[in-house]
Amino acid sequence: MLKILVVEDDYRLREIIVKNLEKNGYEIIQASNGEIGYQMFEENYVDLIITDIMMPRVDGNTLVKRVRYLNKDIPIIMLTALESYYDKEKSYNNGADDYMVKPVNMKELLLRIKALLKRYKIVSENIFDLGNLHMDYKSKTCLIKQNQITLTIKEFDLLYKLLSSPNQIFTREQLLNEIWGYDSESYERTVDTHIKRIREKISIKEFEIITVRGLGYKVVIK
Amino acid sequence: MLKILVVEDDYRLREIIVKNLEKNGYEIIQASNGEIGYQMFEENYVDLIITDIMMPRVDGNTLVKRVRYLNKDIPIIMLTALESYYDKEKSYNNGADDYMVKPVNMKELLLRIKALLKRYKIVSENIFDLGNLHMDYKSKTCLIKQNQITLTIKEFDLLYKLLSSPNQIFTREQLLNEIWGYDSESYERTVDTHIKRIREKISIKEFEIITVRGLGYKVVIK
DNA sequence: TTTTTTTTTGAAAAAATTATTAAGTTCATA
DNA sequence: TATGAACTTAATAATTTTTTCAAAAAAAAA
Repeated sequence: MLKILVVEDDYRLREIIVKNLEKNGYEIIQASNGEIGYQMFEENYVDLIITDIMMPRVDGNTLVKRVRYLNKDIPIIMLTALESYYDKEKSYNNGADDYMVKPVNMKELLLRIKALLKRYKIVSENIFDLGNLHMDYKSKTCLIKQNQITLTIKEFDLLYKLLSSPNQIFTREQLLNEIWGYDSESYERTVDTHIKRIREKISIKEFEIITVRGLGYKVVIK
Repeated sequence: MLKILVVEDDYRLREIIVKNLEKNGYEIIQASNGEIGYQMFEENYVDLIITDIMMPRVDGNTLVKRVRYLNKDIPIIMLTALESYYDKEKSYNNGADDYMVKPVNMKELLLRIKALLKRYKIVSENIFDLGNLHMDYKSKTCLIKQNQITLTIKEFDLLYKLLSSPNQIFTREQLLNEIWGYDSESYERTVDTHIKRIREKISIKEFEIITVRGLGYKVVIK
């Protein structure tokens, strides 16, 4: 479940936002000013932040600055009563991703959250869809045109990994580390064998596993 | 240099946008409706799209849909005269990343472009763009007019090296050192053979590999 | 123009890398 | 603990890339 931190001093507005987000399946933690907000941010894993700008003690811009200072690359949406160009500019420059003027339209907020999460590739479902191919990470299910393809766990993870960053070249070492584990001491050619099996089992028009000689493998979406 | 496609039927507005973006160091290609826009998108490597919604022939939403259908995950900003909730929702749902109401504030547009490019991590490092040629060092991909050109690693690295310092003359020895490695003991003529293969594979108007007799090779941008 | 030097080219050998096969090992589970 | 599926390893086959070489071509010098 995706966790959103809502930082807003106006209690009523915060309630509205929180309720709506919860209704839409997000887990919420909340704070009434930037100071508490930052504290909660530090103590919790958070997927996205929604914060007001003008707040007592620590304001929204400062909060954003602090978060970015930690090099945390998570989506941030700023809310404000002021529609001044100056504010907008300041927020974007600080590292905010989106900027919404109050009163907040909840439907729009939800859309923006979705868009941001998607952009940041924080997909809640761990589902990969591409044309006729459907992969569900949780249940390790792979369907092609609704037909179940039986992949072993290693095969599944390997393919899922490659697919989730198309075009990126993965070296055998990288794959061994990320799928077999960093402590794994497997033979590099093991990867080849698994690639071969995946290729045997899945041969569809949507993508292809390309061998990049001398480097590794990558998936290309066609 | 980052390339932006601007699709807008209002000639005057388009001019303003194009001029401003060019002044800010972007390379621009433009179209007056979604149909031409899509065509240009197909023929060029593009980093970001700015498109009007209401346009003759093919509108902005259709353009976005088509682009996303190709699974192209590039940032798209939509412009519109209407600030209707319906439009906004439709645009976001279609896969647009940002939405701006006319009249366009250029400063704001520039900020949004920056934010989106950053978000998409389209940072110009390790990417070489020159007209129809696009090279991505990380994925060792070489595209000409969106068509994949298959280069071997040595060919890729060699070309990338030459291109990244146009006009600079590289001696064979230098190239052997920098690409083959300082411990390499290869024959100097090996470089020639690779140059030959690159020339065979890539012959476009944008650049040329020039032989500098007695010295080595250099790339000249045309 | 002729000679010399250098580069280009094509082809083949050599080297490097990957794909495939098959056998062996591990591991969960009945 | 016997079984079968999953995984690993190792050897060999196949493929691709890289290198080398020498003849042809081109450019520069005499």
